[in-house]
Amino acid sequence: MKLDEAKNKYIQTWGSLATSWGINKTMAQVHALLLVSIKPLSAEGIMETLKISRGNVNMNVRALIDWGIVSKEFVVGERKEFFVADKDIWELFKQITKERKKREIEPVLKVLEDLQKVDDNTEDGMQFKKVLTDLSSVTNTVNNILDNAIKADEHWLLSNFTKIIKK
Amino acid sequence: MKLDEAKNKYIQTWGSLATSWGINKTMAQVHALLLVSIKPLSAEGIMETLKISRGNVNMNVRALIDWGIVSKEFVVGERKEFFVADKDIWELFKQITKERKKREIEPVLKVLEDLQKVDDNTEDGMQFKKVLTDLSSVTNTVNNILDNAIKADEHWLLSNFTKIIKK
DNA sequence: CTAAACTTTCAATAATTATTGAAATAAAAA
DNA sequence: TTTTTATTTCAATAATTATTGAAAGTTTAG
Repeated sequence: MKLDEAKNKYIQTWGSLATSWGINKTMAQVHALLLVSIKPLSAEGIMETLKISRGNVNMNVRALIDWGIVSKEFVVGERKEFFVADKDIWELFKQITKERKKREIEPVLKVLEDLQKVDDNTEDGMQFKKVLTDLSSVTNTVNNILDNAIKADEHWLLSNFTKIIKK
Repeated sequence: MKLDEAKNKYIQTWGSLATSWGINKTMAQVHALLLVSIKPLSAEGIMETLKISRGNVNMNVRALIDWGIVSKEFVVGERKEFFVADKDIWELFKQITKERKKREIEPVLKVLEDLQKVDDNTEDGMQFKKVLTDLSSVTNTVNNILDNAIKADEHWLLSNFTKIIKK
């Protein structure tokens, strides 16, 4: 396989996988493109490579910047903005985890807490509260594990995790 | 807050949260309904409560059964099928993790492995391979952690995890 | 200041994904 | 067997989500 072909396949595949994670295709493709690009790219560069509109590039690049996985870079003698993706993949994972935790976990905890206020002492009510408590408990566990992963160092995390599990 | 109101809010909220996780709204609502229902529900029961069509109920109940988080139940003297959700939330979490791992992680590993075949020893090619290796490494780490979580017991997992992190 | 270069916004439209409902299929009762 | 009851399928349609492209807004250079 040729390099360009491989890079292209990576960009395309990333885009299609992303849709099954609730992440927009173009956002994933733009990130993939920047990740495998040797030099910073301008909006034009992205438009031409991915064959998408200016507006689309702008929106998705902003989203990537908001997620903290892409940043602006200035190129001497150029007026326009250029963009780069952070090449540290562990950092990337931590940022994505942080964002998904915010989108997927935190709202759940909020709702569950609110629902606990239900005032009903029938058997049915008790059973419902049990479900809520169990949901909170599991969600909190996951939340704590993610919090720790966000703080951890990759190799340290994996080796310790494996060690503890194998005990 | 009244019990019915709370249950309803739970069902609605779960549906809308699910869409931000790449899970279809109705599927999440049907699951939520079954989870807080004291008795098994038939397709009719689900249709009436959620005000959705028979076809929609059928498709989403099948999907929940495929995910292993809902099962059929027979009610004496009734010809139609009834459905229940497993009330063990930790089991639920493990099943969901297993499914999401299959959808979100495993295809990534496959693609990355395939792309490693790229034949290019320029500096650019090497940098690309480095990115692929790093992506594989992180993805494998996550995959292993999830595998272990799927096997683990809730309290044991959390307490050990917290312990190791605090060290 | 004005003009040119570049970025952002957002209404219109396209593409994707979910839902309906009725017809086809299947299973149980009469 | 035939009839009744229940389930599944899937083309048509609705709802949602993403994308375009042109106009408005911003910034920098002259």
